[in-house]
Amino acid sequence: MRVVFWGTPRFADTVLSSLVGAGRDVVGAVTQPDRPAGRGRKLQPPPVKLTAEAAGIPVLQPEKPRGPDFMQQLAGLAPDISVVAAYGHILRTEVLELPPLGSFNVHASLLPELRGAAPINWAIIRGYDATGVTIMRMVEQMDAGPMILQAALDIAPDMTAGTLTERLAELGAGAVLEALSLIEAAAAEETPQDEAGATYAPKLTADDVRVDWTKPAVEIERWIRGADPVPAAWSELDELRVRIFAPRIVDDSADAEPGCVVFADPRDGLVVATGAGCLGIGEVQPAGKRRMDAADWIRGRGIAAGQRLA
RNA sequence: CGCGGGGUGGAGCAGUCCGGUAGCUCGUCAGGCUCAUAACCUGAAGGUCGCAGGUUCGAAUCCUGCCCCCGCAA
Repeated sequence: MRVVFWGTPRFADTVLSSLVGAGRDVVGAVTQPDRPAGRGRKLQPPPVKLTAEAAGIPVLQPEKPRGPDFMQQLAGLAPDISVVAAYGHILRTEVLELPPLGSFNVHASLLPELRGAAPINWAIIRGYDATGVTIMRMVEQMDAGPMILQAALDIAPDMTAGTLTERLAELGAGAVLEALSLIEAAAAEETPQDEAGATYAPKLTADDVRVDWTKPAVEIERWIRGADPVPAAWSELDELRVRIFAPRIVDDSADAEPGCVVFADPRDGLVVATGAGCLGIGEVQPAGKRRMDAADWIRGRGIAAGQRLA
């Protein structure tokens, strides 16, 4: 079975590596073009490209996955099936249906919940106890196709989007292999999604994750974990941005304005007042600095009670 | 040539504008106090001040070039 793989970031890379490791016949990898990432506008190849090249797999990097030239290249790979994992572009029906067996997506949620670009982040932010991955046949409407199989995973109370992504990528990689076997054996059952139960997980931007200290500590704690490491929850102290990580809910209910530092001590930690309850902050990353323990920040910058994050 | 912050003993920082033999809060090690301690007291070790040139009697500090880290933006 000739497989064309579509994907871009690390999550996709894990899936591709698994396909290669399992000896699947990956005849091509489609990924986003190298982008000017980082500061100096340097071109950065996507993770999938590096893995594909290392495995001797032909790489396609179309600006847009359509048009006669691209369709011809794709057809030239003579794929039986497409496997898509976080590619980053909507695929047209003609692209999805080019391989005889069709196109399948690994999505990081238990569909129909959390359709969209950021299912992992939102699963944490919304306080889900569990999430998972779904393998489904792709249709024109995003993340709405019939499902072949799902695998669930508990969300531990200390998980961040980063650690959850790693786990789901591994889970997804295994699920893809299983799904391919089923499809190959013509034993895959396709179950339609319950449209009424669909929820959405839109792309998360930095603007979305500025900490709103008037929210309850319980909610802020989830926002911070759900945004760690990308796009990273942040706040401002004296006009300077500070990213915030490693939150913990503190029982104290100090009557201070939301955002005020209740106390800051290298030993006892950094605690900030919220709309309901207090929130401990374990790690921070001030603009221009690297991520550090809150205790180091307190020592070096002299953070003290009474200062206010906004 | 996208904008900007930063590289100072193990950590986080001050000192740089107004050159003159390195400091703060911790950590580490040793000793002391204590029923005990992450607490307290005393002492010690530990730094080519990112790299390379230049100016100067003298450079962490001024000039030039380079390397690395990071925030914004994409």
